[in-house]
Amino acid sequence: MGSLAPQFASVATIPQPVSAWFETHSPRTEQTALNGDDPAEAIRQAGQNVSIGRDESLFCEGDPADAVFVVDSGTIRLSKMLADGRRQIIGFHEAGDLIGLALSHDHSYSAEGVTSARLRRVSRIQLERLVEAKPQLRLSFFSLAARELAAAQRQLLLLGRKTARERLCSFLVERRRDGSGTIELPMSRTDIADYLGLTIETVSRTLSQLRAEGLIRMLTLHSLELADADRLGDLAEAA
Amino acid sequence: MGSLAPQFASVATIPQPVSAWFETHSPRTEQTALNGDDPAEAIRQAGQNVSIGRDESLFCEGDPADAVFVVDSGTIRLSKMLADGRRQIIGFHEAGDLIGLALSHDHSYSAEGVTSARLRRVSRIQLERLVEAKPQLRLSFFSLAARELAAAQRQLLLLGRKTARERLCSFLVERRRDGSGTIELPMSRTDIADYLGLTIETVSRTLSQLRAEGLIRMLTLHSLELADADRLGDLAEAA
DNA sequence: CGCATCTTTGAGACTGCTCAATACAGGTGG
DNA sequence: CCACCTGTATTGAGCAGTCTCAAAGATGCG
Repeated sequence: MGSLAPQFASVATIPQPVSAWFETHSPRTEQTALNGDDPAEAIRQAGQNVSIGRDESLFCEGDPADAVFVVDSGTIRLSKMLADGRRQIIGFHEAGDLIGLALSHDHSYSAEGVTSARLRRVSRIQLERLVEAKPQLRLSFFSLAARELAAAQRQLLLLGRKTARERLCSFLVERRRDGSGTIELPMSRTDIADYLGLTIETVSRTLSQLRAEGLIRMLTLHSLELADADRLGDLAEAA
Repeated sequence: MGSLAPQFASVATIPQPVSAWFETHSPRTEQTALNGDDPAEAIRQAGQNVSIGRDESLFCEGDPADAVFVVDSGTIRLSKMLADGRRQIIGFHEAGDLIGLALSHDHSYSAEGVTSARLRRVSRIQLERLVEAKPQLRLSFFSLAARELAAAQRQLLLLGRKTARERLCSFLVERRRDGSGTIELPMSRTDIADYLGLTIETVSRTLSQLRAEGLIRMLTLHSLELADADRLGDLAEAA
């Protein structure tokens, strides 16, 4: 029983404490993270290469969900649209992230390349075989869905209750991958706006304001540096 | 007209096609839905009774997630708060819905009674035993998480991109449980506002406006009738 | 019946949006 | 290598939808 759980840390880039559900007391160890139970890794190994270009579509809302993908390189955006063209981006997925693991027969969102990207594709039939061979993958998939659900719920709080300034700060903090203060923003301002429920102008103005206050430094259009990460973190969560 | 009678309305109140993941071609049969694999039903049977009153807390954001619950009667709200008190309601859960199935060690949201409510409680340890006895429950839990994820993503579109009017229409359509046009709203206007990312005044004004236009009829403060459900559905999704 | 609470309605303010013009960047061809 | 050209980003001015603050009207409970 004491066997430690988190064999799944690399399943998604969301940097959260990972624990196998109901193994309540398992501490997290980095070493166990890369074994064969990692569903994204298993799919990556079994999959076929797929390449898509910038702004090219991987699949659309309503298409039959007959395969899943793991991102190898590049950035993919998932989005939903209203009839008149208003768009909400659900998330950005990058190397190691899994896309398209849906319950229903059709995709409930579209997937497009923010940059050109390479992915690995596994059909649902192959996926079924994989799961039969490694039943423990089922738990991993639940774990994956639960983590994405928690992320979506954090985004509900952001979209429902945070100001433009708080949304930008939250976004920058969320995108901090490594310990350094350098942030890559491969997506356009329009993509950022559609992710944060704002307009492109408000995104631009707010970034300029944060820059003027010395909280961030723009390196290029698509990368910046957090000058005061702590204060930015405070601004992300409070008034 | 096939037998609509959703006998498995108890799995979750979200009225969506249910399908086992990767069983791509499995037709939906009403019969298979009520067997022992229904996770909510399994937990309901194994659980202990819990009662909470109106506005009473079941658990709080940050509390150790050491049990799951199934709602027997009443309505529960799940919510997240910012430091200064701004609140976002994640969802309303009613009879048959499962609450608290979390990956992490701590709950990422609070749960409180909208009305007084009865629930069944199962500890994580009991839950683990249940799953060992019925491994097929694992798939059901994934299916449940996936459905909640899809619902959360629809709400992201609502909060990020819809107008107040569209949000109210979406909410009313979403709450239509049966075929009839009668809608129960057990929650306060404040709860509705915190679910839709609006203020109580905007909720009230918008409902008055829909009433003035003859789209809805107020029966009491907490129940109303859809006078033109089709048009309301259109307003929910378009400009 | 009276009081506390919730809801509705009104008036004015403010955040973020729309429309418009300018600046910048990155790729292309001379 | 640089000038050009197109798409993207920034900045500005005015506007609109939603919020805030305030008061009056319902509702329901003791």
